[in-house]
Order: sequence, then C-alpha cells, then structure tokens
Amino acid sequence: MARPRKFDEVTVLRAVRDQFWSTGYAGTSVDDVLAATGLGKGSLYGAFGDKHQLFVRVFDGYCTEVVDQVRKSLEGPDSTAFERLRAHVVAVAAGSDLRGCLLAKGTTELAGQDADVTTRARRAFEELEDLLTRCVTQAQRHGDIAPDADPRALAGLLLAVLRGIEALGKAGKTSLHEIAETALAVLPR
Amino acid sequence: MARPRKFDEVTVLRAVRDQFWSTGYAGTSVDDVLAATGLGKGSLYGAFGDKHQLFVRVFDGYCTEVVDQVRKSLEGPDSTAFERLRAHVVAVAAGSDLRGCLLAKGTTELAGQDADVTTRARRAFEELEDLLTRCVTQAQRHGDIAPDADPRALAGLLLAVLRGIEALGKAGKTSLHEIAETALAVLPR
DNA sequence: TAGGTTATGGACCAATCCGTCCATAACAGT
DNA sequence: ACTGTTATGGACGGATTGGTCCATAACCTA
Repeated sequence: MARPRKFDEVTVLRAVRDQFWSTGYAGTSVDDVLAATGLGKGSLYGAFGDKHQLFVRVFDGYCTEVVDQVRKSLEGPDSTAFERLRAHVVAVAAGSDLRGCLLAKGTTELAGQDADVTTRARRAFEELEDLLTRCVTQAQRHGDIAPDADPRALAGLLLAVLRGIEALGKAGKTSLHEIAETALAVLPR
Repeated sequence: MARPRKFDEVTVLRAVRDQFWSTGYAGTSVDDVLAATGLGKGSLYGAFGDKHQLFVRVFDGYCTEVVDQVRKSLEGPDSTAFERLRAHVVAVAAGSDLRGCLLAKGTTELAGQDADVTTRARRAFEELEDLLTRCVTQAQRHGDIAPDADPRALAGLLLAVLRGIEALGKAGKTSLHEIAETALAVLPR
C-alpha cells in the first residue's frame, strides 16, 4: 500500500561493500557510496541510516559471509580433513583478491575506536578458530596430525598464519605460497 | 642569519606518528595534526609539505625505527639465538611493542592505492625477514633448530605469525601468548 | 643597530564533508 | 479514480576538509 523500492537491497549492499573495501571507512565519502550504488541520498539514508550504521551493516554481513564460506571449504569427512586444511591455507596465500579481506581492513582501521566493529570482528575470529579447531581434530582422528597435540593451539597458530599471509600479501610480498606450505609442513605428525 | 625554528622536529614527528597511529591516514585531519603538535599551518606546511608527504615521512621513519629495534633484539651469539627468537615473538604477543601497529595499519589502509607506502612497507618486511632468517640460521648452528630446515622458509613463517598475532590482537583476541608458544614449539628441532 | 632571511600562526579560500528536508513519484488497496 | 503510504533524488545547510597566503616575529650577521 506504499511505493515499493526501486533497488535491490542485496545488490546495493554488495556495491557498498566493494566501495568500503577499496577505500576504507574514513576514505569513503557518502557521495562515493551514492555513485557506486546509483541511489539518491533520500533512499540511502531512509533505508540504511547514516554512514556508520551502513558500514556496520556491511561489515556484519561480510563477516558472516566469510565465516560461512570458510565453513563450507573446511567441512567434510575425517579422511580429507588435512587436505581441506591445506587447500584453504594455499587458497588464502594465492590471494586472488588484492584488496585482501574487508574483515582485516575494517578491523585494523576501526578496532579500538569503534566498539561495534571490534565486537563483530572478534566474534568472526572466534568462529574461524572454531572451524579450524574442528578440522584439525578431524585430521588428528585420521592420523594426519599428531593426536597428542592441542588442536585449539594449532588452530590458533593457523589463524595467525592466515591473517599474517593476508597482511604480507597486501604489502606485495611474494612467496606467500611457500609460507603456506611451511606452515602445513611444520604441523606435528 | 634567519629566524630559527621554535619546535623540535623529532618531537613533532613523534606526535604526528601517534596521531596517524590512532586515527589512520584518511581519518586524521590536518587540524588534528596541528592540535597534536601545537604547530601553526605555516610551520607544518613549510617544514613537511602536504599531508601525504608528512605521512610518508612519518611512515618511513617508523619503518626504519622498527627494523632497527628488531635488529637489536635479535642480535647476539649463536648460543642464545633461539632464546632471542622466543623473547621477540613473546614480546609481540604481549603487545608491548605497539610500534609495529602503525606499519600494519598504514599498510592495510593505503597499500594498493599508495605506491610510496607499499614500496616502503615491502622493504621493511623484507628486512624483517632477513633478520629472522639470520637468527634462525644461528639457532640451527647451535643445534636448537633442525639443520636441514630451510631457514628462509621458517623465517617467512615466523614473519607471518608475527603479523597475524598483531592483527588478531587488534581485534581483542586473547591467548596470543599461546599462539606465540605454539609457533615456537612447532619449529623443527 | 640595521638589514636580510626564515619561521610563525591565523585569516582565508574553494571544495567537500555528512546529514536533513521536501516536493514529487509510484505503488496497493478500496 | 481516489487515498494513504512510502520511495526517490536533488536542493540545501552548516561544518569541516586540505591548502595557500601574508603580515608579523625572531633570529643571525654585519
């Protein structure tokens, strides 16, 4: 019984995400967002609130998306757990996306100033660690990783390596693949 | 034969660095910098050029400072090389060394857009990797790390872990110390 | 003490910032 | 077709942006 929206919310949010992704939060103006989405100001503010609310919304969506994606790529039977782990680490090292991870970018830019962002990022990291822990445990059951090792400790290490690989990749470091392989090779058998 | 400066350049640059560290590049206005340093606009622009030049200058100085500091903490005889390695990784995990953060923050915010920053950051990471490689080699000579391991590969892994620890720390992750210990424990004997 | 040179800090500028507001448009239901 | 409700997009506002400019100040040398 009212005028319907002319835009697709999912599409718009994706465009907004890309914009924040490449120019950061402070580096992105509302006009940039308008240009990227094609929306007018009234629509944007009416639908998503101000710039900060919009960012938090996008950031939140990105976090759940990333975690879901990792969950999918790490899910599977015990027998291939280690192989999935390897594939994931190598994929991150391959770094198809030069912008790196919005999760990392948003965290380093706003964590410490913005409580919403910090909280959300921390949860995402915890979830990622849980996923890694589960996969390590599976690999241990199958005999690919030493059964006496603490799976959570190894998962924490892997999480740090993954974040580090991304950070280094952004600075243009090469031989990330070697780092990935070393990290996998160094896990106790 | 001309009027001397009223400010101490080192002090000013340190204040500027702290400002950029806490609010980032885009998030810091020139007025913020003026407030942090107490300078007037004429002085700032006259001495350091525009905002971007100022940031590059601060960033550059910061990189050499960090590298020097790490060099000092990793230098020493073969017999204590592994212990120095441990001390360094643990120190980063403890978060006592907040300096690395500007390197990380500047890189994640500007790498990919700003060639100067990217180049400088990459060089810093290369130097850090060299330092780690040297220390690993020393530890191998002393028998604390397996002599058949590739020292550069292990150094690359350690570098990634260190960057990752910092990134996670910013998101408020706890148990960073455990990650540090795991990374050290996992190195081949 | 006078002159030459640079430092200083704030006035000033055009551009851009984020956010509000409103006249108009586009629908759903009656 | 009329009405009620929301969407739209741009005009508009005050504040802030990065940067220039200049009258004045402070020093050194002669």
